[in-house]
Amino acid sequence: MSTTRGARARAREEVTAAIKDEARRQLAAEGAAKLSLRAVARELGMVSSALYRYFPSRDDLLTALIIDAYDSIGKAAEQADAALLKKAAKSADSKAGAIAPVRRWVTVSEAVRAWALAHPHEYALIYGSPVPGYTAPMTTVPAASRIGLLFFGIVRDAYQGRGIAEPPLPEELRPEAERLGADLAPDLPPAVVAALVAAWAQLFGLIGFELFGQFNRVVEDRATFFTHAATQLAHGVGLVLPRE
Amino acid sequence: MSTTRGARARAREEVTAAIKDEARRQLAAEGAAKLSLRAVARELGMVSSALYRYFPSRDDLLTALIIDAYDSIGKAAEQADAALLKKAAKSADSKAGAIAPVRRWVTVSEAVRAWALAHPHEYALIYGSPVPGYTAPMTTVPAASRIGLLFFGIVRDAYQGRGIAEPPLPEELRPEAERLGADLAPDLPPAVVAALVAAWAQLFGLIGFELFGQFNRVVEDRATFFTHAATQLAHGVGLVLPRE
DNA sequence: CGGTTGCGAGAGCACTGCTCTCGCTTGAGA
DNA sequence: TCTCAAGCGAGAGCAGTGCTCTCGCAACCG
Repeated sequence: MSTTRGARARAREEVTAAIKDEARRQLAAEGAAKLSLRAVARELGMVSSALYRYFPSRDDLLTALIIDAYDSIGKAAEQADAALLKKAAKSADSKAGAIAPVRRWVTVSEAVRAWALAHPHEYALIYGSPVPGYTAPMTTVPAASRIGLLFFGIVRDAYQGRGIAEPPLPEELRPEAERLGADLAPDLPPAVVAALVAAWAQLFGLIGFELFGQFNRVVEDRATFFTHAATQLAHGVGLVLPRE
Repeated sequence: MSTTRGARARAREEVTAAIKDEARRQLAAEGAAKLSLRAVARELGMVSSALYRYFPSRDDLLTALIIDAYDSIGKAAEQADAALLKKAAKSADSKAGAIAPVRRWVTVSEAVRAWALAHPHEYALIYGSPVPGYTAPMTTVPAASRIGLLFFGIVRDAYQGRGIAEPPLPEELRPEAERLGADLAPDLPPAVVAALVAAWAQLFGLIGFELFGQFNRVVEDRATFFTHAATQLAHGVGLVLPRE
């Protein structure tokens, strides 16, 4: 087991976690630009050079935080979906145990937005402009995919259930849509996959504009506005209206 | 006139412009994070402290670059629209001199995307995460509004021309949509204004995802993909299909 | 012409990421 | 059980940063 892996290895994990925690604190407080290795070390009562035993550079620390942030937002989205499904399974208002796909889509979208509003600097880290000399390492890919996969799951369930209204697909886009479909979801119509990818990006456009201040002095009731826009996006990928 | 305003004032403007030019060069080459006042001064053959006669802080220099970037992207979008209108006015394939609103919308969208691809770091500066301790000054507002105003102009022309297909507006969103409409475009139906604002944000979501690497290993033929998505956004705000 | 003002140069402060060396401690193999 | 390499923290140090302050020189205005 991992408990008997020696005190050394355990201490290393604890220190690594403490560094990440303190770094995350500074990130949340001041933003990625002001995250300072020396300040983290100072707060932890160690000297700055010791920190390099755990992270070879500041960018590596940031990369670790990026992966954690992707995991955190992905987990929040998945939990919102699971809670909705669980609630629907218990209550009697669900027909044959199936919940309206649009409602799942909107619920997950709102969970993503809520996480972003609660962790603005971490959101900026993963969905804003790449911070350092960038080139996000391959390591981040699986964690970054979780939200996309979740949306694919919702659309797939709808497709295999009551079916979806296939969006239009102009001839020029067909090759790319088929390539996308083959790569991401061979069981779904290419038009749906293409529309889903577009909706995915557009969703984060809405969140980014709200978070980064583009909606200041423009949109006031942002929650309602977002819910409506997310609903429209769901319709755009072919999810039909809820019956309720 | 401004030419006789004294050699002093003229020299000041020249130096200010030279600083911004060099700063923009470094921004384009390395990104906002690596923009260094000292490096700018060094490149210009002056000492770093002299630079503070022109910009009171690094953030003020960045703010100046932000305003310039907003103006630049806004100008690019306006020119693309003007060129399209001019071309249509000359050629005979336009009915009554009116060009399909969808085509204007898509052309402007593509111009915005092209500017973003050509100036990724400047785009990140204005539409990515706010860089320093942020709080974008009021000064940037007018320059930032140009693209939004342009889209409003396109929709307004369509509305006053052959009309537009009013998007759905659920009851919950009505108050916010009416507030938006009163603020931004009292002559347009509130449902259209709300849809336009959402489409505006979603458009930049598409561009941001492409630019910041979220589409890596996902979307290949990004130009075609974007054109289709932009077209769908135009439909979403009620612009009808082109007849051609 | 004299005095105010704008401006460049230089030194300096506090901070950053990062490297290197020096000892102490730990833990696995002989 | 002893040994010795590996892991680790401390400290000094380098090159770079944003920014401040003071000092002279030059240009401009009355």
